[in-house]
Amino acid sequence: MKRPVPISGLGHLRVVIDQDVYVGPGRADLLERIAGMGSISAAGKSMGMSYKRAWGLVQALNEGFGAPLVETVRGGTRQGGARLTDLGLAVLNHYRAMEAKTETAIAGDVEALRALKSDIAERK
Amino acid sequence: MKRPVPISGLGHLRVVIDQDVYVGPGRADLLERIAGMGSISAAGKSMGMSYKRAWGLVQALNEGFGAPLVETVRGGTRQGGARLTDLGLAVLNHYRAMEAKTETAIAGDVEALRALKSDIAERK
DNA sequence: CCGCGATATGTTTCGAAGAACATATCGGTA
DNA sequence: TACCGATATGTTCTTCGAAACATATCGCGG
Repeated sequence: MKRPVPISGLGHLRVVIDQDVYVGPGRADLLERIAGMGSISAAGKSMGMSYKRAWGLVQALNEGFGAPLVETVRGGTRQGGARLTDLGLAVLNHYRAMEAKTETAIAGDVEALRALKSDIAERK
Repeated sequence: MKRPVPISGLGHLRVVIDQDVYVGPGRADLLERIAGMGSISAAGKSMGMSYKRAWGLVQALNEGFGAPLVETVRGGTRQGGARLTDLGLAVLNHYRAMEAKTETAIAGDVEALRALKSDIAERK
């Protein structure tokens, strides 16, 4: 696998809740896609990962928090699926909020660093 | 290898300058220690990594920026050593600044998340 | 001119993380 | 009741990165 996908943003934020669990860009994206698609496997595939890997990440979150962020259903009318619990939604929303706040907070410094680098590139 | 840098902070920030280079907690710490100890190997050892690994990180930064963040000397009166260039110092300072800004920006949300989790823990 | 301490690199070994493959289970529907 | 799609989970195979080990170089000081 390759590096954490450097999305279009300025940085990657990993929020450490405690020793058992954290939330980073990948986990947040996965939660978001599960919420949107109603399926762990579909969400995982859309991010280029196997069902097993996606499922493992969900487990890590559920166990880490001590309560499910994702609820799953097997069988049933829609042949199973998954959706976010209130907790899962809360975690996702907090993460997105922190991401946004961070981006604004560091925008100036990032700009300065990028300027430093392009000065170097031009000079050569 | 064990993943999370157990810092005391709220989160880990990785700042993506561009596709070639980024600065994260580990690289920043390494730069700081090089500045303080005047040696790549000493700085690396103090962080529990091999000289080779430390040297590799320095290379990645130097190459990524297109100019050295760390200057090295072989032999000489002090039997070689390393120190930060102005660029290296600038990068380090910017990173620390961004770290601080981020911590203040997200403190509230982190607190909320931790509260959510301890509510769960108590309830069981 | 040899040794020391630090940088600079190559080679090999090892382990962990993920991918790939294989089942098992569930519970509706046809 | 056979089937389907999705969850759930175990096992094996690959791959990639780091660790470990091994040199080579540098340049002053003794």
